[in-house]
Amino acid sequence: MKVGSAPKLTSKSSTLADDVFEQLRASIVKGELTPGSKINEPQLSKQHGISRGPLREAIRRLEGCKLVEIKPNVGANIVFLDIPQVIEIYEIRESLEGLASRLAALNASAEDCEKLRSLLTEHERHIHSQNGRRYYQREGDLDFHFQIVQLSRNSRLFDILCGELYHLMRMYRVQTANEPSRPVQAFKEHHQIVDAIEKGDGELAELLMNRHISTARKALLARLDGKPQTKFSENVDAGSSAHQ
Amino acid sequence: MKVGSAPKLTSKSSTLADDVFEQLRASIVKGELTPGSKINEPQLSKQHGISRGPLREAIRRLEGCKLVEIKPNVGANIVFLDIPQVIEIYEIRESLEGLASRLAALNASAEDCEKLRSLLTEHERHIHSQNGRRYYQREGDLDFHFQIVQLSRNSRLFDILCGELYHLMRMYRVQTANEPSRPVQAFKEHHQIVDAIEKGDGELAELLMNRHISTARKALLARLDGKPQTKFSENVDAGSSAHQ
DNA sequence: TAAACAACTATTGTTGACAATATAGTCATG
DNA sequence: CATGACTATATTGTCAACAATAGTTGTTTA
Repeated sequence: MKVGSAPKLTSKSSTLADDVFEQLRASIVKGELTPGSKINEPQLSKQHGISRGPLREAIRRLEGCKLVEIKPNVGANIVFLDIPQVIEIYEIRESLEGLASRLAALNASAEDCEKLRSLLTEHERHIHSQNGRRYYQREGDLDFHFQIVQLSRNSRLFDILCGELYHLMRMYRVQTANEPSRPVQAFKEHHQIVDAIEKGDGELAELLMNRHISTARKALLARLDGKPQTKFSENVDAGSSAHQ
Repeated sequence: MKVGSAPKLTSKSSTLADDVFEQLRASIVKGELTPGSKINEPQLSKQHGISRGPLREAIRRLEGCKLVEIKPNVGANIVFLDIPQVIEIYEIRESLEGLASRLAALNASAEDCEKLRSLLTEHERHIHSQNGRRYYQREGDLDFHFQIVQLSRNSRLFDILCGELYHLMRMYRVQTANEPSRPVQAFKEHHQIVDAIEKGDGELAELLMNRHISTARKALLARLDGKPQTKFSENVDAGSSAHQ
C-alpha cells in the first residue's frame, strides 16, 4: 500500500499550491531535492510551470511539515537530518506509536487484524526475495506502522506520525541509503505486536512497540557515540543500521 | 483590544507573513476570531494593512498548526474543537509529556530544578488569591508543562507540544471558558513531578506525568459520556472540567 | 596582500490586477 | 408552495510587475 501520494487522477478539484506541495514533498523525500540545498523560487516555479505565488504557499506548507527551513529575506533550505535529530524523532515515535498500538488493540476488529496479517504475509514473501528486499525494508515496513496508526482512530495522532514523522523517516533512509539491518527480527516483532492487538491486550502491544522502536533508536545512538560527532559527519555513509 | 493595527514601529527583520501569522494565532487562541467562522481574505488583509499574498502564506502556516482548515476554492475556517478532539489531544499529550518528563529527569541540572520550584512557588501565591486564580489555572499551568518540555532538550518534541498542542489547549480553554477545576490537587502533582525530576528518576517522572494528564482526560471522557453527543452540543457550557 | 568599501546582480518580499470558482439571490415553472 | 435553473456578486486562485534585501564582485586603500 502506498502511503504518501494522493492520486489526483480525476483532475482539478485541488489547487496549484496543494499539487506542487505534494510534488515537492515527494521530491524531497526521494532525495531528488538535495538535503541542505537552497530552494530557488524563480527556478522551481519555472520547472513546475506555475508562478511564485502558489509556490510560496507550498513552501510554507513544507515548512509546517518540517521538510524545509525558511529564513526571512534569505530563502528556504531543504532540511538536513543528522543522527541526533533522527534520534529525537525515534524518541517521539516510540511514545506515539506505543500509544497508537495500545489504542489499536482497543479498536481493531477481526477484519482489521486480518488485514494486518495479510500485510505481514506479503512482507514475508518479499523478505526472502532479493529484489523485494528494498521494498519491504523501506516502504513495507513503514506501511505496517502506518496501518497501526490508522487503527488507533486518533486522527491527530495520524497527522503527526503519517503527515510528518514518517516522511522524515523515509527521507533519512534515502539520505543515508540505509537499509534497515535486521529485517527478520523486525518481522517477528511485527507479528508479536499483531498478536497483542488481536488479543486486545493494549498494554502489551504498547510495550512491544516501544521495544521495537527503542531497539533501532539505541542502535543509532551507539553509532553516534562511536564516532566523534562533527556536525555533519555521520549521514553519508551507508553502513548498517537498525530496523525501525 | 484592537485586532487590526500592526505596530511595526521599531524595525523589520521579519516578514509580513510571519508577523501576521503570529497576530492571527494570538487572535485565534484568544477567541477573538470565532471558532468555526470563516476567514475572509480581503477583509482580513485590509484590517491588517497588508495584501492578500502574505496573508495567504500566514494562513498556510496556521493550517500547519491545525488552527484553521482550508478547503480548496472555498476558504479557510477557524478550527472548532469538540470534546472528542480534545480527548485526542490529551491522549497525545499524555504520551509526549510523559516522554518529556522522563528526558527532563535525565537532563535537568540543579538550577533547572530550582527554576521549576520557583515557578511552582509563584503558582502557590496565585492559587490562593482570587484574582490570581485565572492566571494560574490557565497560563501558569501550561507554563509549568512548557518548562518541562524545554528541559527534555528534544527540539522536535518542543515543536509539537509548544508549537501546536498547547495553542490548541489554550484555545479550547478560552472557547469553553473552562477553568481547570482541581488546582490544589494539580499543584501537588506538579510538585511530585519535580521531585522525581530532581532525583533523576525518569521512570517515576513519566509515570506521574502520565497520571496527571490522564486524570483530566478521563474527566473529559466522563463528561462526554454523560451527554448525548450531537455533533456540536458540548462546547459552549462553562461547567466544571478537570485540570490539565 | 588583505581589508574595507561600493556598485551590481540575483533573489526574496509585496502588491494590485485578472481569471476561475462558489455562493446568494431571483425568477420561472411544476 | 416548493424546486430548479439562471444570473449576479463576492471570494478564492493565479499571475506578472515592482520594491526591498542579501550576496557577490570588483575596486580602492592601508
